[in-house]
Amino acid sequence: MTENNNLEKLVSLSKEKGLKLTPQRMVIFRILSECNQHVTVDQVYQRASVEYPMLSPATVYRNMEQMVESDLLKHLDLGGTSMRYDTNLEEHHHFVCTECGSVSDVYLDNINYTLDENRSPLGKAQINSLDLHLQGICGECL
Amino acid sequence: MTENNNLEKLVSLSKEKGLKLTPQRMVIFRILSECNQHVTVDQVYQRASVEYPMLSPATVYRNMEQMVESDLLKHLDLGGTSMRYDTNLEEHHHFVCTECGSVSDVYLDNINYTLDENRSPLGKAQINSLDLHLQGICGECL
DNA sequence: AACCTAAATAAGAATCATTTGCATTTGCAT
DNA sequence: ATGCAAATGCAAATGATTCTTATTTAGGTT
Repeated sequence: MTENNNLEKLVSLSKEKGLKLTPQRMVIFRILSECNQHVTVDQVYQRASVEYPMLSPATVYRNMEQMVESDLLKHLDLGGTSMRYDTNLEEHHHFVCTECGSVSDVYLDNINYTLDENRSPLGKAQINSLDLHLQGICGECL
Repeated sequence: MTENNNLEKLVSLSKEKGLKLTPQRMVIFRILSECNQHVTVDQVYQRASVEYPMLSPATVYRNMEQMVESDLLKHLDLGGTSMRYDTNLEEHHHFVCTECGSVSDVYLDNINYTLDENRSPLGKAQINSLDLHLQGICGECL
């Protein structure tokens, strides 16, 4: 169901942007819809190359970057050594366990904060987005 | 004044941890106290190698990592291609301009948020720190 | 069904930040 | 002055990502 919707998304996007529905792209796309959020290119490549052995890593890199440009995927900076991608497009935040490195999504009902204006030289800057990055110890590790 | 304090910090730290006060380390340390926050290793290396031409980049990498371990410096993940380091050890947050990439420090008077518990699978995780990452357009760019 | 062309691919080389191994040097405690 | 652990320089290694290039292919057009 969700996967079909996603596939349609890919199909219509292909027409819009003149992209082609290659088997590689479809495998990558399907794997993304199956696996957890917060994946690296390499994780996707590992899985995809089982099904499509001649697949090249560069193809996975290119496709996933393209999907970011097409809003099928979001960059997710968790500070590790390689870029992560988030398939969850809803506005949300992250909690990272400092013990095991696991990542949990965090949804906020609301947030508000007041700046210390004197020490925060923002001037009349316009704030467009806010990312909350929580760290701590997850339930498992406690 | 601040620099002297810092130097003392380095000296006492050296004794504590059995580190040596090499000229390289002192140059790197002084440059860090002079230059802006949010520096990369390479920026420090560029400046330092003017004063100390035979300096090796590896030495700068090693020293700055050591300073992180000794709490003289903090890692700062701004999503760029290379690691940044923050010489500001106070609790604070960051605003990044999406136009020019400039980074401003943000101090909070207070912050509070409520989680959407149902959708945030934190269980009884223990939250130890919170990082706020603001994005937008800075005063200059507006 | 054959044809065209822009887009996509595989493979490997190139790049860039960072780390590591190792032989040599150097603080600094004795 | 001596010894030794710590530090350094250098060059090679690593790892993630990007780029180049020759070849293939999807999908619209005859």
